[in-house]
Amino acid sequence: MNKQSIKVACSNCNLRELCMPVGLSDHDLTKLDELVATRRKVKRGTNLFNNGDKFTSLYAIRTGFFKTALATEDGRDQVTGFQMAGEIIGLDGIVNDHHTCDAIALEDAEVCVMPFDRIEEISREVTALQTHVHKIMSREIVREHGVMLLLGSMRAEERVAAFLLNLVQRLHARGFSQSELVLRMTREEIGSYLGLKLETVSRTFSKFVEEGIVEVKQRHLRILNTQALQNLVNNQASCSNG
Amino acid sequence: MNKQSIKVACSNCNLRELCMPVGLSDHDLTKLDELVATRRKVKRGTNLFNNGDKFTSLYAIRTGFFKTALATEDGRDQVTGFQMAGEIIGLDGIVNDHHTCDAIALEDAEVCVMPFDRIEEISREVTALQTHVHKIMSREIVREHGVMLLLGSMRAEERVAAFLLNLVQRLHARGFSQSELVLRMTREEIGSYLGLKLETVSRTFSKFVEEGIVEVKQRHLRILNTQALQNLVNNQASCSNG
DNA sequence: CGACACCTTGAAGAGGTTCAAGAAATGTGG
DNA sequence: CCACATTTCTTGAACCTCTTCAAGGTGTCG
Repeated sequence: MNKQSIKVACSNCNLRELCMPVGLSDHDLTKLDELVATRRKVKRGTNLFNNGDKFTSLYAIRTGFFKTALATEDGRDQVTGFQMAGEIIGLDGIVNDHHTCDAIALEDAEVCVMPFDRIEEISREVTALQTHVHKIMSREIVREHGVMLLLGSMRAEERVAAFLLNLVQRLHARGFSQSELVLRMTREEIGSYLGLKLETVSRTFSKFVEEGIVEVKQRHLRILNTQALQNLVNNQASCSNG
Repeated sequence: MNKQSIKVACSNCNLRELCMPVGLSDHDLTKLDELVATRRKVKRGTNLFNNGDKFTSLYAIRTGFFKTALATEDGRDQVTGFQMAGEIIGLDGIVNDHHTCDAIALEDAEVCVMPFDRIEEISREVTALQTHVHKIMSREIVREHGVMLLLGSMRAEERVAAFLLNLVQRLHARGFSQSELVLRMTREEIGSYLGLKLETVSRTFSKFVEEGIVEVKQRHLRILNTQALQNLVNNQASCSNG
């Protein structure tokens, strides 16, 4: 078990504005500090939770990078998302009291464990938290709508372009570069998420390199022409620069 | 405007067990009756809400059949779901206070309008409602995971089979036949939902008919071999009967 | 340094799309 | 209530995108 008990508090966490409501009174902040039971470290390659596990808590990612994936008995496999610092995982477990997907750390990670009964309890008292929880769930629904659009109507190049833009945008919101990123996942995992085979992902990267849109060195990727990617996603004629 | 003001109550609604928590005390039930502000009729082909509309309420479908769809400026279009009696729509609007998809009635419909601020208010007092709202949102997230699996990893026949089974299962839960159904949507709308072209949907139906798995007469559909559909979805060798 | 996982690239093939034409159903107005 | 316009559905043929299969290269970790 990769569990550690450390007394922690949201009130002095530098990620608070990413995963918690802002503008709280001191009084409410104090209550919020009862939210996180413990922190838990998750080694790269190990699971935070598994399909079938009893649902008890939501997890706020402090550091590291996760994927969530469905694996069916008949061998189908689908990555349903990639999650990074400040994002919440575990929402799938609420409806049936057990998880319906796996959450796997793609690099050494640490999460804040938030027992869900405690979330519900504090939500009843702190309106801002109640609203926040609703927004987090709604955001996930909207995100998945976007993935459905991608999977249902985009060609391979468009999917990869949308994927890269989304990733770099989220990283930028966390203070990283707008143009450089390190892919924490394999081509196969990208492919699974995008409904493509790993070879197609690889070929698409190569094509983007040929066209001068990105530089790729293994998992290190630099975007040279954001606008070109944007145009692909927006179904528009190419544009020399942006 | 297709709006009508009728004083209504959940406590004597025959759909209550579909859209509301069960096993409430009389006291809680009374509070719940403040949830639905009005009912609203939506004519076939008209929108309950549009992308960009201010978000105010969730809607519980009383009668009729809806689709939700994304339409992007560049002409992409994606049906994100089909909804029937007892199901809740509008969850996409919570996160940004405006809707991010269209909800369109595929047949004359009636919905219960539940102002979201009222939902949040009553949720703070009636724990069962709080839990219920969380479960509804989580259920939607899990449903979308399933759609991602479908769009990301299934072939056309498998998608259509999964679609039919899902539809008939939900209808059956509402007291309709396990084998007969009327499709309220066009082939194009089915295709959009499944990430296929309408011709592919039509061809797949024809193939199922040839194989004796279903009967199709326009939008009237009868499933003759549920097991065959199940086997397709489960990636298994065909089975003569079930 | 060797084993293993991951990535790239090529060639052939399959599944789904596109384009096109016609049939069937539905709705509308006279 | 019927004729006509419109929408929806089916089917065929050619095409294209992505997949499959295969081989070799690169990077990483014990």
